[in-house]
Amino acid sequence: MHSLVEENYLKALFALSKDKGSVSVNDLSKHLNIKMPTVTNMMKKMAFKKLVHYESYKPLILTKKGKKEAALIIRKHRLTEMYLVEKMGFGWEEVHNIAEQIEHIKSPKLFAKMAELLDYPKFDPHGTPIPDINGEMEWKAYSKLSECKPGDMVKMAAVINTTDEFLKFLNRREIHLGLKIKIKSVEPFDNTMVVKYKNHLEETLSNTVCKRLLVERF
Amino acid sequence: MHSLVEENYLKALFALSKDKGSVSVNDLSKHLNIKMPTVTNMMKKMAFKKLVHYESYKPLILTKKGKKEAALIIRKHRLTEMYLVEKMGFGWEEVHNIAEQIEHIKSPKLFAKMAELLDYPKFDPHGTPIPDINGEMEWKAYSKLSECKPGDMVKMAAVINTTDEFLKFLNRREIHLGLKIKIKSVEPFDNTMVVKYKNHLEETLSNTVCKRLLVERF
DNA sequence: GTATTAAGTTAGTCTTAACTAACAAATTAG
DNA sequence: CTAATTTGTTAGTTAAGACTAACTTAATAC
Ligand SMILES: [Mn+2]
Ligand SMILES: [Mn+2]
Ligand SMILES: [Mn+2]
Ligand SMILES: [Mn+2]
Repeated sequence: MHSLVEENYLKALFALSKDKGSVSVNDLSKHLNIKMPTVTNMMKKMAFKKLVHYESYKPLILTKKGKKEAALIIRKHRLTEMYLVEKMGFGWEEVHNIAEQIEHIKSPKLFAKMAELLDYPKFDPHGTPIPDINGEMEWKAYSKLSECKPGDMVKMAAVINTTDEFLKFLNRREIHLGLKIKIKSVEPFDNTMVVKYKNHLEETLSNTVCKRLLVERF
Repeated sequence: MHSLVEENYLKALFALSKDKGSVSVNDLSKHLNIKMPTVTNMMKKMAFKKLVHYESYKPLILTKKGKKEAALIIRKHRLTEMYLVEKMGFGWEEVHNIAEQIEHIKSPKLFAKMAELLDYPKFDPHGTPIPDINGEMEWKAYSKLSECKPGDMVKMAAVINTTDEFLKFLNRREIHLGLKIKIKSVEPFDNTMVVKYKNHLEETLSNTVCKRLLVERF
């Protein structure tokens, strides 16, 4: 079994290698707020454990094993977030820090029970997919709200870059997953959008916000 | 804030000093499965933090602060056990190890929510009292089943020395908290009891078992 | 294509929390 | 009351995971 520290390195490697498939020591160091020499050392240790492919001066690549174990920790994180929101009544802005701790609990039974009580959820409270018990996960083909055109009718599907502040911002505007939104207009200068939803007849959203909202067209 | 390790020393000190009010380094060492020199060192560190009164060669005594912090960890442990049983459907024999981990989660909100959802429970699934938010707790004046006499009618109130094996033993005999038990006879030689409850018309319980069951007379 | 800058590694140090070996104090036995 | 045993302490070591300082390799700039 891995230490809590190793689990956090795994998660960071997994998150950062989303696009390129590999991560630099520097990026990992910045993401974890841990100095580069410490990261190098840990990578050697994790290479020995077959969690990561490591060669001096080369980018870091998770092994198949490393990828699966990372996904299983993320599964525990997201199941926990969903459980806290659905079964305990927490807001979607309150659950990340608690899940960050509970994801390290060693108890297959606990997470199996959460999954069962939630009826095997596919998404967490932020619309992010929950990896299955084998560590498999797939994103649906969502669009960013920022890429939509005036007249489009869309449904809120997921939030990316989910900080407390951003989620509270969305709360204040009553924007939540599943919400149907109509795009009224787009300011060509700065791509600010004017949208309409529920009883909000004219809400203005900056491009910064719109780039963080994933939607389904329909 | 204290480390997970310090929290476990606090709990052990609290548990072991139940009767005498103090603990020997030796007892603590055995209880935690940690060698005596390590314990001595940690006691000096915790004395510096005002969690324990430490003087060379003298018994260890928790400070008021130490006692309160220990009780608050135990509160988290027992709230968790109760939550797992009442809200998630775990058996009373399954929850201790999970609670042993969750008790270290740093999130006042999580435990406040558990308490709220459980309607501020006073006892855990084993009948043990849950300390309140100020670390205050009191045991009711229960008797051991082993101290009861033939003819007595009692109600199961709590289990002491709650190992998985013992709790599974009770499960097999359908013995649970709140159960009404009538003492039919006591074998004078070894204090074995013959008892009757629900549809169990004649169940024989060894003295070892009876000493671990706390009951209320009525 | 060399010089500068950025990224990565090596070597050595620190802290926490464990250990063993050796010694000292306290307790218990005779 | 002394001797043996148990309990507790001191000193020194170890492993994990962090750090800084110094050096090396790779990338970028001119
Ligand atoms: Mn999260
Ligand atoms: Mn999430
Ligand atoms: Mn317990
Ligand atoms: Mn309990």
